[in-house]
Amino acid sequence: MPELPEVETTRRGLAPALEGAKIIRVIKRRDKIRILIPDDFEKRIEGRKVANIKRRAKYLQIYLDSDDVIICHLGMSGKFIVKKNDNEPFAKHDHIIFQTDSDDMVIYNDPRRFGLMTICHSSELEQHKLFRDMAAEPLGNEFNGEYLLEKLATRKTPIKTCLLDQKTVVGLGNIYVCEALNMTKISPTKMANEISAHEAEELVSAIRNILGRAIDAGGSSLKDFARTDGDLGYFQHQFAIYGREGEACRNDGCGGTVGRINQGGRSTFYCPECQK
DNA sequence: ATGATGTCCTGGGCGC
DNA sequence: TGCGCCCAGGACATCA
Repeated sequence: MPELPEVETTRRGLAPALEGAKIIRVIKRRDKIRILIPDDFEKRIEGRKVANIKRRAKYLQIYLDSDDVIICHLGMSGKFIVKKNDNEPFAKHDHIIFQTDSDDMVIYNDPRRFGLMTICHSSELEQHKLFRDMAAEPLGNEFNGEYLLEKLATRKTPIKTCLLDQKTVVGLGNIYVCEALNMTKISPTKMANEISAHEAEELVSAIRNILGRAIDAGGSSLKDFARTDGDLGYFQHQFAIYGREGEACRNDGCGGTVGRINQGGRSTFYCPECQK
């Protein structure tokens, strides 16, 4: 379940194979992942050089020298594999393949097909419907206590649900929201509009801290991205609360037991003892 | 307008 | 062992 750190790690892993390379061939093995891949997708990419790769929220943006931008979301189970062309048959769920002039194969593999791949002109990117309503980047300067507090002030929904909303802040998924709430000892069921200015500041710090550490951890695994089949493991991070139902809460001196509730059809892991 | 719910999809884990 | 059931979840669509 790629959240911001995994997407950022993927961006850094793809850069050496793609930036500056010419994409000589695009193979589309199905017309649709989560949404339709445009009919002219291959035509707009083949023969173009990759200028650079950026990330916005959980999206990758691959800029081409034609000023077109490939937009990619990994969904739940999407990943990129980089390897030299070995003429092996494609694996199950290899949906889209980019072949470069250095004979690299950059393969998008996504078993659950919750991912997305499309293309648009760079001049239309900001107003693209995927991006236009997005909130600030959690690691950018715009995101601070004041910003978050203002976003939360009008929301009559649990803070857990609100932090998952990409209109509040982008890049967070179920795991990192649970972690941030546990770190700040805030109950996931507390209403967003009841979060104090102090709590908002604490949340911002926690979110920056946990995302930063996860990106660092991903960076240390980058060598694996280029090695062997280039498959990047997403689940190497150590989480304090996520998936630890029944275990002791790891917050200092807490002594509580990790519980699990359902919010909006998603599991929330939290400590009923210290998260108030 | 906002919040709540449904939807897409497959693999893995579990119970019987 | 094998079958069927349920769960995981990002973000959009749709409904109230």
